[in-house]
Amino acid sequence: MPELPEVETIRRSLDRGLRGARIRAVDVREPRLRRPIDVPALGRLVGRRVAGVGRRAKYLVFDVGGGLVWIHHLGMSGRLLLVPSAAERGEHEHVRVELDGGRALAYRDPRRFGLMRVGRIDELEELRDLGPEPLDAAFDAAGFARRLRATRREVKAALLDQRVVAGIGNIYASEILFHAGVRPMRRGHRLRREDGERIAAAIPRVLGDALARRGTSFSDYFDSDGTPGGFQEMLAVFDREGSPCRRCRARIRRRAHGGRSSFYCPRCQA
DNA sequence: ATATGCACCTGTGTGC
DNA sequence: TGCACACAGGTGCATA
Repeated sequence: MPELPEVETIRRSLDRGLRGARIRAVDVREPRLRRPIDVPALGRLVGRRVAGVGRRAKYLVFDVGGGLVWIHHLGMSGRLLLVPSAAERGEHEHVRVELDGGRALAYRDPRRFGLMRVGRIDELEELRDLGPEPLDAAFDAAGFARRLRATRREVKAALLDQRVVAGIGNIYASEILFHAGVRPMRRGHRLRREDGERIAAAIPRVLGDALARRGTSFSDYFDSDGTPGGFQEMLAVFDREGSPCRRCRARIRRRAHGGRSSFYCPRCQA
């Protein structure tokens, strides 16, 4: 479900809501995620305080002090909601983290593609090979463009590769390529210098715009206090097959590839 | 290095 | 109405 703008929106509200909270208990009802939850390891959280909530790529990183973190990836369908402890368990609520003050963090994930893991931050291999953060001031656009033009892969595949750049998923990959005027199936090594530069420039612009609107909500993404995002109204191509391009009125095309869909405008994107 | 297929799951929408 | 199928915001592995 969530890509960088959605995860960052969730991070901000969780950081506000959880900072300083003490973890009273961790109740795992269903450990069988795609990678099973190590229940005893989660027990290390009990009694600690949340010092802050950070983010790396699409991972939320809960700092619980003493060098220990808890990382949480929401996969396709995961949600984290702050609820009163007394609230009934929702459907597909696999974990509930009980906090002081009568509150709890509920993790719901129908498809169970998410990941929840506790460890020292430098021991977590999930975070090891991730590429640069595109919304960091230090994002090296020129370096990224160089790297993009050095691969023979399709640019869409490269944008989705978290080792190349962190946080982009299927929606924003299509949107970024529309704004850069490049078709998703173009090969990196065949891009002109300007193409690479336009893609590199579009990445922080599109992700930043989406973040400013608190992400994209279709049916089931909401942040931790239940607010939907607003970027779906701004989507130029994603999920708009057959609809007129907002810029030139040509019909938006869809192309399935490796089980995923790309959307593009045949006239605006070369 | 890259591509492809599949696996992990449930829910929803579509067409018959 | 039921049924079959396609598809969904993500990742990881096995095999070429």
